[in-house]
This record gives sequence, C-alpha cells and structure tokens, in this order.
Amino acid sequence: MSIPSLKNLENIHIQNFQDDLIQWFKKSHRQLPWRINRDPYRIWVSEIMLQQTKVDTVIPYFEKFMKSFPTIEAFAEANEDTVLKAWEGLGYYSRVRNLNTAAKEVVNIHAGKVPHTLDVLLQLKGIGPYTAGAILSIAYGVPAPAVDGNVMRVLSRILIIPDDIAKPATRKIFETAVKQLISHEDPSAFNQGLMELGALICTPTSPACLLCPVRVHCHAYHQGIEMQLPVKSKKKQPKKVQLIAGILRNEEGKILIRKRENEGLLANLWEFPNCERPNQYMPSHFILTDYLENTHKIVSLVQPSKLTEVKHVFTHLIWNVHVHVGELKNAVEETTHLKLVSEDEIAAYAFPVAHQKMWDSYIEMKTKVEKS
DNA sequence: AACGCGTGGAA
DNA sequence: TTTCCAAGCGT
Repeated sequence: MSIPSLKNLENIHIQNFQDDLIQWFKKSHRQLPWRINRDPYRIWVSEIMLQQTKVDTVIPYFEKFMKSFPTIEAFAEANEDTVLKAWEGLGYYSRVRNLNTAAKEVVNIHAGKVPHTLDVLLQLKGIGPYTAGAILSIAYGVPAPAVDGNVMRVLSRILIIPDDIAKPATRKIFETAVKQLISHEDPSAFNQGLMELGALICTPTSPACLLCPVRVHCHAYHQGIEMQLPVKSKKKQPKKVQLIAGILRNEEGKILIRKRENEGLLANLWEFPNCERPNQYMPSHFILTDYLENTHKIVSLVQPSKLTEVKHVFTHLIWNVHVHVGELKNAVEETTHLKLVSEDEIAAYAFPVAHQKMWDSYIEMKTKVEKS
C-alpha cells in the first residue's frame, strides 16, 4: 500500500463497508434481463453491450439478441452481417465483431465454455481488464476487480482519490483499492454493488448522499467535497467533416448501397455512396458525380437540388452530409461490397444511424410526391 | 499514452 | 444550445 492516493484505505472498516454495500445491493438492485441467472455467455454479452452505453439503451438490444442467439453456439454460427444487424443502432460496432470472433474461439477451442481465468479471458478479442473482472466475479464468483467509470467515481469519493480518471494509468490505482476492499464471500454482489451505487446514488453531477448506504464510510461526504470528485480531464473537440451522399435509383427502382471498409469508423456497415467535400466552391452534385465516375464507374444524373442535410454527431467527429437523389444511367456491376437492392430489402442491411436518417428523409420525400 | 471508435439522453 | 457523457477496448 505504498500508493499515496490510497492513504485513506486504512481508515475504512472493510467488513462493515462490504456488509453495508452488499446488503443494499441485494435489497435495492434493479431487475435486469442479464441478472436472471449466472450464465457466463449472457453475462459476457451484457458486459460488452454495456461498455460506454446506458442500461436503458441496452435492455431491448439484449432481449432481442438473446432471442436470436440463445446460446454461445448459436451466436458463434452467425455470420458478421447478421450480428452487425443485431447491433444496428447500438454503436461501437467493433464490439460485436470482436465478440463474434471471440465466441467462435470459445466454441472451437474451449468447448463452448467461457474461460474462468484472467489470463485466458484477456486473450479474447474485446475483453479487457474491466470485462474480464466482471465475468470472473459475476459469472464465476471469483474475487477479481472490475473497475469501470462507476467504480472510479464511487471510490474516488469514498477514499478521496484525486488522480485523473481520464488517464489510463489511473485505473490500476483503483484496482489496487478494490483488491483490498472486495468481499471474498460475495465478489459478485460487491462489484455489482459498487456499479449500481454509481448508477443510482453516487451519480456524476448530483450524488444522493443522504440515501447512500455507505455514506458513513465516505471521506468526501464527511468533508463535503463529493461534488469535486472525481477529477476528470476534458476531451478535445470533435472534428467537423463535410460529406456528400447520393441515394441513387436505377430504372427498376433499385437503390445502390455499398459496404464500408473492414476497419475504422463504422467498419463493415452498409451505406449510401458518399465522398468528402474537398472545398466549398463547387456545387456538391458535381463533386458527387465526379466521385461516382472515378470510384465506381457509375454514370448517374445527380439532381442539383439537395434532398436534405443531415447532421450527425459522433464522439470524436461531426458529419454534415449534403444528401442528393440521383438516377443511375448505366448498368452497375454488383460485387460483395456494392449492391443494388429494392427499397424493401434496405431493412435487411445494417446501416449507421446517420444513413438511416438519410433514408428516412428519402421515404418522407417520396411519400409527399406520391400524394400530390 | 493518446487516440479512434457511436449513440441517445440528461443536465 | 452546448456539454458531457455510460458497466472500455484495440492499436
């Protein structure tokens, strides 16, 4: 315990802290679909979905996912397009591609049994220190730390840990703390209790200290400085990107879509053809026409009037998309990454939300035209 | 270590 | 409207 930030650990009555936290968790925790049993596969899927994602958002995805893929074997058999469709709208799509890769590995190499040791878990794609600890403690009852944003916020207050939780190195300090504090009788309830406390009571901006089951243990509360913790440095501003996209129809009424690159932003999702706008001085439909000829050998009549303008905000960038409609004038050779599909078939492909917005505008426009 | 990687909702 | 996210991981 040579870590200066953890000097308050010795002032915690560990047994009472564990008892207060676990008793509260068992009495007050939410009924969530991944808490109906300890199936390691279900725990695993839920932990991946919950990465950087709110519980309320995850619940419907988790329910549907488990109906589609009830077992790890069923999920491991599914192809990437299928699992991406199941993830459509959840974001951070590499999560489900990694999960699918890892599930195949567990089925083929580990006889379908989710590993129960730290080193083996950490070798699986998409499982890092947090998720490994969560699976170990929740599914297998192993006293391993599972340090997420909630845990860092809660413990930064209880122990007055001033380190910047935005820094990668800081997580290790909290892991050291949890290793000292964690209950060996019920590691699952302890870890989940810390996270549940962070989600329901010890919230970022207005912690409900008067309702807190462990406030007698909380050093920040006693000093009245809970609002000043945790220390978290700010992230930089997102970069703005101008895009021009085309919803292009051929004479049969089929729509041109393409698959994105297999790495990077929105990897392997489908989209309407688009390009970045190099400058402000040329009309966007000219730029798009040139791009389509050069990139896909497509002759098209792109209407100069914009269908709509779509703004979409990511964590690290902002898209501003000028959306045009157009008519394909030549036959297009379809490939694995370039397809012509009917309007009804669009729904079978996984699209980013930004492109869903474009499609919604197109349908809305079409409906209006048909009415008049 | 720093950055890339999504989304919808709360403050 | 702007800001900050929310049960992180890969590179």
